Amino acid sequence: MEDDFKKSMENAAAQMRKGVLEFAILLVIAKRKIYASEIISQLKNAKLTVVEGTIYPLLSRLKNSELLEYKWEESKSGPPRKYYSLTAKGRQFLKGCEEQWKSLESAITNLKK
Amino acid sequence: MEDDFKKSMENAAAQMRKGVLEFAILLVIAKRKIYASEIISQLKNAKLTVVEGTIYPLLSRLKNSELLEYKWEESKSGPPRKYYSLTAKGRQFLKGCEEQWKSLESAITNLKK
DNA sequence: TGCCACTACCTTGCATAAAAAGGTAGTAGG
DNA sequence: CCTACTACCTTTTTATGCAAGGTAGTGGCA
Repeated sequence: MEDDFKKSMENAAAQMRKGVLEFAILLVIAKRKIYASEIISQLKNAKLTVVEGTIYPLLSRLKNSELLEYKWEESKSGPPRKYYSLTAKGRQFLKGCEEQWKSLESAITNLKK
Repeated sequence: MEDDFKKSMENAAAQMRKGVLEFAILLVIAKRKIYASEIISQLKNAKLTVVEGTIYPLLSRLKNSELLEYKWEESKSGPPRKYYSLTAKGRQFLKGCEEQWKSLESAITNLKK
């Protein structure tokens, strides 16, 4: 059935997105301090949909690994926000991710030949 | 500990590789009919390590989804081999993957700005 | 002829991690 | 004061990659 195909396709796409999720989040945080809900909407704009149940545990993991740190800040409207930023270790980690990414890109390019 | 960092890094790299595994396998098969052990060594050459426990179930899944088909062939030395190739559906699927991949590449590029 | 090494297949069980769903709490506005 | 909204977080389910272990056919060689 036609429908199976779409499902597999969507699955493969999701698979790829997962792979770079952590990398993408670090990239976003690297630009400026930012809080979870904002990360979600930025990634959605970039066509990388993430949901809350995914991002909160992930941010916690990154924080526990000391790649991220956060600071509570009041909001003018609504509850306070946890603003995340990269630690020194986090910046180093991000560099490593960029290399991995490059190497992945060239691996795929080579496989096409 | 320094060691944690390496572990996280290796993990992130593995994560990325996973994301494109299916895609990479399809790319390899697209070039010519090929059997599992050979796929493993080709991917290893391309710096995308995969192990048997990963690839056999994956190939089965792809075959069940009718993206792949196989044909047994005798070998001059050793046991017979299952040579995989893409079905028409598989070729279409691969096209979809290539688009996904392009879109992922541009998403990451955009996030860097 | 009997045994060992090799290649190629495949399965089972465990660990990780994403996603769906549901839950808490503070604030603003009517 | 109560409803809507934002932002946080947790629990449960499901998928899947990987380590480990297992089968079987072939060829070499002692």
